Amino acid sequence: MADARTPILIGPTAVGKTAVALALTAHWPIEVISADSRQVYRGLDIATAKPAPRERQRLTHHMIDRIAPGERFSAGRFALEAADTINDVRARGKLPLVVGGTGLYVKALVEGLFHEPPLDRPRREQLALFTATLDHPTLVRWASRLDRAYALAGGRQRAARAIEIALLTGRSLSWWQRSAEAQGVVEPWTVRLTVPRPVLHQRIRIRAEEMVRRGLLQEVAAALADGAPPEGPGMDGIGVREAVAVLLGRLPKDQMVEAIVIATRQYAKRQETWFRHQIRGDVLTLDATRPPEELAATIAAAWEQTSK
RNA sequence: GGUGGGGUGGCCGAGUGGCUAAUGGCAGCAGACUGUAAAUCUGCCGGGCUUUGCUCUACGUAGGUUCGAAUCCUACCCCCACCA
Repeated sequence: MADARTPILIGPTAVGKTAVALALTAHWPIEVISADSRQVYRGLDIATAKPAPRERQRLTHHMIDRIAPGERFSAGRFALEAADTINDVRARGKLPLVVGGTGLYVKALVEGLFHEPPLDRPRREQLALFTATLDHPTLVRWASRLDRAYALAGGRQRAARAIEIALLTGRSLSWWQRSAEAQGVVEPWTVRLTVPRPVLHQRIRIRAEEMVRRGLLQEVAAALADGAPPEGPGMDGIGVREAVAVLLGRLPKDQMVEAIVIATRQYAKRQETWFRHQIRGDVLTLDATRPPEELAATIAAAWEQTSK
């Protein structure tokens, strides 16, 4: 228990991370720190495939249901709050297990982002409104002009971010990245779950169909009736936006499942790419076709083996 | 049975004699990404190879015209619409 390492469980949607986490309770006194950019939002439980109440009763999950739909969240905020939570859990003598599909959140926690200076809220929003009107090449041109060392990577969102940082702080994004480097807050011990692509696709289909059966449309309709902005942060998750489109009459209802399946597949693929390339250090990769109990046993054994 | 329209790469869909392995889109695959990340972008995408090039097979099927055809002609098969 004196182990300073924090186990981290990553993998694409629908590989079965939750099941493995639950199975790990047989080996470790864990509490889960969810690194999931959609599950931090309250409501939309079905759409974001949150662990069921029963499962949450068996295994405490943190960083879920933290903010209201429409509110803005960020990787930086996640890292800060997750770090606090991890310390808390440890202080109570439990082992924090980071479980997540949001690669950037895990990275923020493990490697740290740069220390962002305070940004003037209104000016930032104004600027965001402006950059939203620019096309991708224009954004990149601006970003490169404002940041000589701007790496031609990422998309328009990253370019907009570079512009925002430069204009609001007077320093370029790459300057901040160089000069305000942050340290990670945990010592990671990473397990990556993966599954052959055809199996993943099958699991995704099953999950999407079940989601609809369990009342996705009603759930999203209720959220909208509750005042959640149909386009705002938290409402742009896969499943939610398709349901919104159906409710608004923009998507035939009988095409919803297929649309969700495809979007989920594409997302899962991006996650796999991220996990394959963006995780530094050792990663224990396991084929999650095996049953969760077996995987949990393997993970616990590997942890023991590497513990000293 | 008649008349008209149509059959193009995994799917949708342009193309109507050479510049076409065939515009686009979708799906798929690979990749990038330090504060919106379930986001935002990039590349590849008929097969094979010694892969900035070469080669084989391709536009319903079989023939034909032509130096040259997905594109023109003939026959046949199938689909759709309307008429009987």
